[in-house]
Amino acid sequence: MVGQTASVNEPTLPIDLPPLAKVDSVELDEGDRIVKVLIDEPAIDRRFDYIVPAKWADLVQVGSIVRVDIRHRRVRGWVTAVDADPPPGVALQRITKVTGLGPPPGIIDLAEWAAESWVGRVSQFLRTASPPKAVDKVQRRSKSTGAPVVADTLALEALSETVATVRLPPADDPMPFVLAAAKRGKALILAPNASDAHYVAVSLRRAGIPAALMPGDWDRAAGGEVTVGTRAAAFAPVGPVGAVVVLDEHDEAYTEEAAPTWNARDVAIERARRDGAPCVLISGSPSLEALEAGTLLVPSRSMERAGWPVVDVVDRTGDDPATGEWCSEELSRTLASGRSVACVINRKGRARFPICHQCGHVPRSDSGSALTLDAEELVDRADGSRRPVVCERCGSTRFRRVRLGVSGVREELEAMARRPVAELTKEDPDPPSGVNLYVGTEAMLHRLDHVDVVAFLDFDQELLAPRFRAGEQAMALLLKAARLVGPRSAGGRLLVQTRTPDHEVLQAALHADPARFATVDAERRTALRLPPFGAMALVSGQRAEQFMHGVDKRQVFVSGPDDGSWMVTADDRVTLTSTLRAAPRPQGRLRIEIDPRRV
DNA sequence: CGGACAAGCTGA
DNA sequence: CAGCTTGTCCGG
Repeated sequence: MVGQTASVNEPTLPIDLPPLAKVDSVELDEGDRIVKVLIDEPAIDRRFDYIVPAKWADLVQVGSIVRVDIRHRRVRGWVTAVDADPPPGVALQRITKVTGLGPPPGIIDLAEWAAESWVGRVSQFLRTASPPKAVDKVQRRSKSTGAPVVADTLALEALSETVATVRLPPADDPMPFVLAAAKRGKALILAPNASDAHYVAVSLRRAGIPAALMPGDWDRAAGGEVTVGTRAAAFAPVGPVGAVVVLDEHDEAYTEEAAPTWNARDVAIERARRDGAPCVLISGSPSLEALEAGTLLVPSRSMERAGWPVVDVVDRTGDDPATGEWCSEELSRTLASGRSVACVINRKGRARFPICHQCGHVPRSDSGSALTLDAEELVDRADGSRRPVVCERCGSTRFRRVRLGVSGVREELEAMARRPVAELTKEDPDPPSGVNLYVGTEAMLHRLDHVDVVAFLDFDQELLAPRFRAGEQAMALLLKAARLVGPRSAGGRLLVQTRTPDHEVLQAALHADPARFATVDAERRTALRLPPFGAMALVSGQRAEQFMHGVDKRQVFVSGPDDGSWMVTADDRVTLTSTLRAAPRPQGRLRIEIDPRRV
């Protein structure tokens, strides 16, 4: 089986090996020990036995990172067992170096569980669990200088559950939950991004609680400090954990994009379970996975409402997207108010208009709106008038269609609001000070600290994208925006332009009641047996066909290939992953994506 | 029948 | 992964 020593070779084999390897390895000296080493080479993914020379015997323990030779190559590996039985008839070699400390035994077990759960290799998870730089000893800090008394009743209630799912409105501070968890000692706190993790670590330290911030403070986490970090910190060496808290549990950043596509929230739940510690999942709109995993705790209706901004759902039904008309009356009034506004455009936006291929000129009607390109003519949708496809500025006859784009909107916005507007996408430099109007893609929401209003110019693409997670992704976007603008009491406001004002996501935000969305989403996913009510995997890559050939189809349903990838579904995760693990895995490019995001 | 190249196997 | 073995196909 996986994880065990491979079948033994015939004793005749070593005769052909180079004499050097034989001379160096066969004899065990006094004090030498034999260990099993998992090679850090995903393609190998096996354990081999090596000799630890007596001089290093005290240094080496389960989890230690060592260097070993395999087939005349020097590679990294993790010790997964000490004092192993030497396999008969195999010439053992000595490890060449003890690099330092690595993941403790409990984390190696967890890595094995994760490798099973997401059909990956153990070594991939042990990489995640290992310190970024060699560590030769753990750091044990002084005890906390008196953790504050936690009075938050919801936090205390959450920690009395095995798994609690807390629906915490976006403007509420999650620190009471973090502090209550920290009080139990050896707590693990996960945040979706580095700046949130940093904020939590700093807040803990201000409260007199030493906190290790991963990945840099690996040695301090190993020493048992309260540990804070992003996705990878799910494998931090702290433990056995006293409590686990996952902040913004719904955030997609917890899912690794590269295969194995593991999810840190799921690892956190399993970790807490193994150590018998409470696990608290916090979100403004808990994922269906979290609702399945834990007991739901919600604040009072009035408290929840107070923690959301005012939401304006602006019905754009009847407006023609082809005219490039992107600004509603409501938005126009908001812009005129002088408050700081972030306008979010998604690049997938449907509003398209023609632009001269040569000079970039946008042909417009007398009323100022963009013309549309209809077969051989430019058409004014307002009065139906037509003109030939010729650029009035440069004479070119070639046009291309462009989407409602960040730059175009910025220009129009600037003219309309009569103040400077900053473009803020992932690549743009920080905006100059004094600017309080922004246009950008959703990446902008990660870059701003605060604005008064976030306006989504065309939210329908988010809502209506043909992906089963489109709704929860749209909800996540609204939550992020809600954070940015703050609670309604502080003037926080979201403005959402849409043609589907009755959509359950918008209704949930409007009423500050995420259950309105969750209930509908759960019904739909139950009916379609979508995660978490069924299990799904996407298999792709050059060797996918060969791999799929070897998959036992009795307990899973296979469809495809569709665009080079196969969809495998099953009633539950364990059936799915054990079936996929049982299939022979060909060497070469193969991606197995458990619980795919886009689909 | 043998040589060239691809695919498969294995590692302590 | 990378080196080595085994398998396959085709030209001489």
